[in-house]
Amino acid sequence: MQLPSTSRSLPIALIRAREGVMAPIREMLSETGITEQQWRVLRVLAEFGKLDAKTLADRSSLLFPSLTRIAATLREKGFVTQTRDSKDRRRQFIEITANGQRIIDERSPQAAQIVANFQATLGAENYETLLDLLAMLDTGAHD
Amino acid sequence: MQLPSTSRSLPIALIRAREGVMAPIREMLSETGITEQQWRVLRVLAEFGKLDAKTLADRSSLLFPSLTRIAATLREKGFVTQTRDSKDRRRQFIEITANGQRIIDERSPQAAQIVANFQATLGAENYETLLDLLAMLDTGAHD
DNA sequence: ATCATTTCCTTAACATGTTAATTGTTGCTA
DNA sequence: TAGCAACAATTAACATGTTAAGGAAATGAT
Repeated sequence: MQLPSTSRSLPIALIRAREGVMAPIREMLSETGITEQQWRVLRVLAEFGKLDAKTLADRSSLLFPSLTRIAATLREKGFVTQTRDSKDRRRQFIEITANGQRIIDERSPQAAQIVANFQATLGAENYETLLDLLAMLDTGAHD
Repeated sequence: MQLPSTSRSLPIALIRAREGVMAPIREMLSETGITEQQWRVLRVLAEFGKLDAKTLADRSSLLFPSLTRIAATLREKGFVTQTRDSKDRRRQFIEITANGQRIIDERSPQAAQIVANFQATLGAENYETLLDLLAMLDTGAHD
């Protein structure tokens, strides 16, 4: 059994694809002063509403220590609020603010355009195939 | 134009797929004391031989500042050597050492087994399709 | 009730990602 | 040849990834 050439390595291909996809998104976000991960958290909050930190981390595909820092940053910027659960005081709820929602609303069209460009590049059918194949590699998605 | 649900977001799907693929590889590497990126650099050096830093960064899919730090770490561990180009003293050449090669030789079978498992999960045909689609997203690959 | 365990979250430590500024070297050119 | 643009590499600064340790609160067993 032998390793494939690095040019056909799955981990490297995933990194490069991600880089290709994220480059225009990062460029778009640079005007807003928030990072890719902060954008991801805001998007999840905009989609699902108030969430406890654990669920938020899971749906944002972030490790918990990362989320702790990102939530602190977003709170300082006034884009989210954090409140303790009165029933279980270990828990925190995180919610997007009006200012946070404004970021999402203002930039969503551009983000959607970027996604549409990639869909067009691959073709709609290939695009769906790709998402399905990627999901098969996500071993944590058994739910 | 609207953003897809985060569950069908291409960037998030790429992150999760990468996480799924890398988890067993990281586990394997944890026994060796080197990181995923250090492993990647050693693999490229093992495949292509002595390389200048720029080419090495490119083939390892690393940004230059990252490579600077990783090369320093690998040099301290005795897995690579760095030499200046006598003709152009700005340039550095980086080469794998016998100890570095030993890491590759010892762990390649396990790494290949992990890759083979993912190939089996997806099926050989899907696996090739996936690599092709990922390559189409890599906008930096026009060479 | 008490204590060990579990759970949620934070903090710490180190490595990498990312962008920008800086240093040293080469090459060009006026 | 003096000066400037271009290039290779490093360093800096900040954010995130990753693993481990720690603290506070809830849970469960005895």
